[in-house]
Amino acid sequence: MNSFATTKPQSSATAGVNECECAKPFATTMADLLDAMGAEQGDRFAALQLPIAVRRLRAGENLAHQGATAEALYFVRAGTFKVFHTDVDGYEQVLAFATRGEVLGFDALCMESHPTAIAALESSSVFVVLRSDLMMLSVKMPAFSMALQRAGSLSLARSRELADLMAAVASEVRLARFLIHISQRMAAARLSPRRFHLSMGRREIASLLGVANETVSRSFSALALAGLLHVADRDVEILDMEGLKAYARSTRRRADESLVAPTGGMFTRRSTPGRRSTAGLRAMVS
Amino acid sequence: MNSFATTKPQSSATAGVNECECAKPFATTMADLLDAMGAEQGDRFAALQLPIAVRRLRAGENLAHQGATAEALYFVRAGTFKVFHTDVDGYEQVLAFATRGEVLGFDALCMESHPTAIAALESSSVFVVLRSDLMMLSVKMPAFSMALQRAGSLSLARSRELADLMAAVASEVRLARFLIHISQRMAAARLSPRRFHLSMGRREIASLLGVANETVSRSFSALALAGLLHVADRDVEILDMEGLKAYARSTRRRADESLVAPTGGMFTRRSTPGRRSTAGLRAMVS
DNA sequence: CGATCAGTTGAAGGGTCTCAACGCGAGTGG
DNA sequence: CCACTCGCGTTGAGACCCTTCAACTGATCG
Repeated sequence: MNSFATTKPQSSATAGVNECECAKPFATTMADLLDAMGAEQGDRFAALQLPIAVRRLRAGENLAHQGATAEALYFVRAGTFKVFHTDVDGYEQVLAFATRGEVLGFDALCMESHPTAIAALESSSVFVVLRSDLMMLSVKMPAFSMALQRAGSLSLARSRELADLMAAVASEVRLARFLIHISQRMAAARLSPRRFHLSMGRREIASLLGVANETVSRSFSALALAGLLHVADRDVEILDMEGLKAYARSTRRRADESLVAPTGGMFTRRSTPGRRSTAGLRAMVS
Repeated sequence: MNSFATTKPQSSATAGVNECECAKPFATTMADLLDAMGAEQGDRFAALQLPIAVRRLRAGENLAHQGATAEALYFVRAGTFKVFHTDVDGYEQVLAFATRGEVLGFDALCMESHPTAIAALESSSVFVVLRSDLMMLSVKMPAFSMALQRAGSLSLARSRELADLMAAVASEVRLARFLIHISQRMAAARLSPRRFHLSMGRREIASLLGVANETVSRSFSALALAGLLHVADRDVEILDMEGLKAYARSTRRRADESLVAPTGGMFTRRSTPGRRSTAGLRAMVS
């Protein structure tokens, strides 16, 4: 009930089309494309006789298992998913959280089996495109092919943003960056970027950020103590967005190398070492 | 001269075709596809009149600048590239190293400008495909479309392997995993997986692994002291591959959650906390 | 109502960051 | 030709942040 993703206003297909008016004038996500095309009836797109089904999942349900043969590609229609990788030791490494418009299982296209597992974090639904239909769809529908390319590209760009998350040294900075990412996704989905409900647990956030789950708790408390956030379990309210962004900008000690020579040369160095404010948040609150 | 990547035996196109016999029976990389098709003459594929050019870069030269308008897609033909992101503070975060067969600039497909910069680490060459030609190529050549999808998929899979690298707590484990990745790439390229030359510096490795460059040096020394490696600047020889792999398997403290219920249920937990050997390499050498 | 689990907080220990110094090789200009 | 500079790589020492173990609270559920 309090989760944003389950209350997303995209119930009927006709309403979905009208919502796309001012979002991205040049780009359409695959979910929008399929939602607009299919007045889906009985989990089947009969309108254009496309071999695209809709599958609904409950919270905790797995969409794909790690190592399972990859038979289909999925596009998130509603809800939130986590992409993760389970080690031989049993440690679960979360690689990404996916929301509407993103493709799932794209990393399995270049191999036979899923390198990563996918699970729903809440009640969700996806479009299912069989791999065996992929070539036919690409040939018959250039728009599908382009949308698929863009979805894959977005997935890669998101994955690289993740590296930026984990690149920060301080755990509080990682969490701040993570929350800003969430906030920006919320804004893109026409939802409040200041107040939202996290559909994932502390442990999953910790895994994504590459820290211990206790550290995530402490970082939440620290950000709240600094007056940047208001945290109540999984409900987060950003009180000082500018302050949060400023804090998220803290980086590792600057590498001595920064600029590349304008033409053809080797790297040039600059000598200012720079130091990061190791005091961090504790300076803001005292 | 001592660099492997510049001595890769893929000089003529006809030889390149024969080399693909036993590698991947079902999949062809874009670089192989283009190399096999084009008896490239004058940096242009005149054979099939494809609008695909070849561009050569020297070490340190930039293929794309961060924030520049994305006009083309690139496929690595030879050499090594680094994909990186420069922070506002000037800190340079390395996101990936790319070798033959990988696509560059794929993450820019879903937007207008390059989110990441790309630079050559050594003398390299790429195939250049203009974005304006992408639709035409996809329609006229289904093989191109499929190869592009696979290249993007591979890029995403690699990016997620990176998250596995940075997920390890101990810096020595991160380096061990990194070296194993390099080794596996070498094997895929038909080169010695035990002895190779790193085309990137310590600082770039450190940035990729998310640690300080001094720590990378120390980790190299530690792995060498343990008898797993022999290191001479950028030349690495793996002495004990099994030992290295075993060591790379060390993970963060196991999350209590490990297995998902086979059907539809929530997560099940197991109570064995498990502890990682905090002694690490120091136990192996003493 | 006992059990289990998510989340929080505390305390101790260790690993990594940072600053610093050194050797070394390459490129440059005297 | 060689001193000089610059950057890379290595190693040492101290401070600090995070990990780990532990205990507690509150919520959910059978």
